[in-house]
Amino acid sequence: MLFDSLLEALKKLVRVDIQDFEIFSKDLQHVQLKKNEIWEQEDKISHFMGFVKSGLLRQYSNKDGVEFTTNFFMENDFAGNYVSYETQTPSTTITAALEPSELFVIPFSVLQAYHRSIPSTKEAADLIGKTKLLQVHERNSSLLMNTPEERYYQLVKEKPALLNRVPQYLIAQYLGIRPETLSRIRKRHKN
Amino acid sequence: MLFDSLLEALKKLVRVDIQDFEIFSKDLQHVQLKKNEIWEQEDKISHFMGFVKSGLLRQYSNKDGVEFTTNFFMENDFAGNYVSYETQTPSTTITAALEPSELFVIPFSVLQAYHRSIPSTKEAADLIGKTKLLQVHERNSSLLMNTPEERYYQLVKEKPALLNRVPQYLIAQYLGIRPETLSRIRKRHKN
DNA sequence: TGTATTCATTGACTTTGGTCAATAAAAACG
DNA sequence: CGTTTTTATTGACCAAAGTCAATGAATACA
Repeated sequence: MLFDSLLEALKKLVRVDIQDFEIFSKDLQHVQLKKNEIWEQEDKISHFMGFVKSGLLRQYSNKDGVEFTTNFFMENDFAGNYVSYETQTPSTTITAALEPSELFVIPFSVLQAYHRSIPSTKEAADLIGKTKLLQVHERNSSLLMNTPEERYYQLVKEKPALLNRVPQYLIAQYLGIRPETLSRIRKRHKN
Repeated sequence: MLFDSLLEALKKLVRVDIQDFEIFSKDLQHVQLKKNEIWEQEDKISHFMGFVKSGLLRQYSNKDGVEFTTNFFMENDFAGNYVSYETQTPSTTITAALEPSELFVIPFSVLQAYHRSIPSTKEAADLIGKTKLLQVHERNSSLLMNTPEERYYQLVKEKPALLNRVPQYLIAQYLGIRPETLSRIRKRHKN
């Protein structure tokens, strides 16, 4: 019941043995975040892999007092700064809740121990990593090759649900433009 | 002799057993590219990991007839579209030689076979993957958070050697700006 | 080495997005 | 429910980058 959504998400990646999953799930920590509460701070190496049971999170950086949103994590997304963990470099981003959120969280070190005893955990982790890798590449291409307007409509197409839940100025941050500009882009395509 | 530069590059990543390396190096293919010759085409899944012995390559995409340079590979760089291979999705980029170049190349499948017999090959491959991952993240941040001018001077700082070898209009492509704009950025900081 | 080609620079102008400020709309909350 | 706070929109203006075209410099190569 509690872990149903995680189980479903994993089933989409690998064949899951229920016994294994029950053992595994005992090591999951349950994190509850209030709105605006920070899950992971910057400047330290990330130690956790998370799964969003409910809610919505935002990953962002600060540059000279200006915030840039680098990612959103919604329910059923795998969240976490795996770049920081994988490369053992301090995170340059903050991850905080935009809505009250519930996460299941596992220390990377514990997860890696499971990689030996339950190989499908490694398979799944690798697949998640590959998906993230593909995403970050696509974001690169998009930032390099597309106009802000194109990026916006790509987002509308790919994550329509986000737009109703995230303030526009954060969408603008994610797209790399000012809120006023996003407002005008939207206006152009009304009527 | 022939593989010296590769051996050195690997030694920076892992402890290399010379016997192992000699066996391994027998499986390397030697690729010679003339200027402007294409190494890897787009629209197919990439099968090779490469090491640049000498020369300079450029990875780029085409969008509506406009080219965007996504990466440069110079001597002692590991090259190849590992995203395409890892995710088994067709490459969206072309990799071609900017200068006459020599590569050592190994099929990913052969490399993976070595991962069993010579564990350090896997260690090295993983480290290379992590480095690339970090690079692509840094590029994301840079495209999102920095101005074209900042990106240019960051490049000047990080890869000064590139600037003398790559036509400016390709640097501009890489930065996501027009050649005229790059020319003007450079002009601002003269005198 | 001379000619052709490619590349870089510059100017004039346009377009796009940023800035600032005012106002309106929406959301949060006691 | 009404008040405060946050968010979105709009206008006027500015700055940065793009476009187009001309010229000059560098490079390739026959």
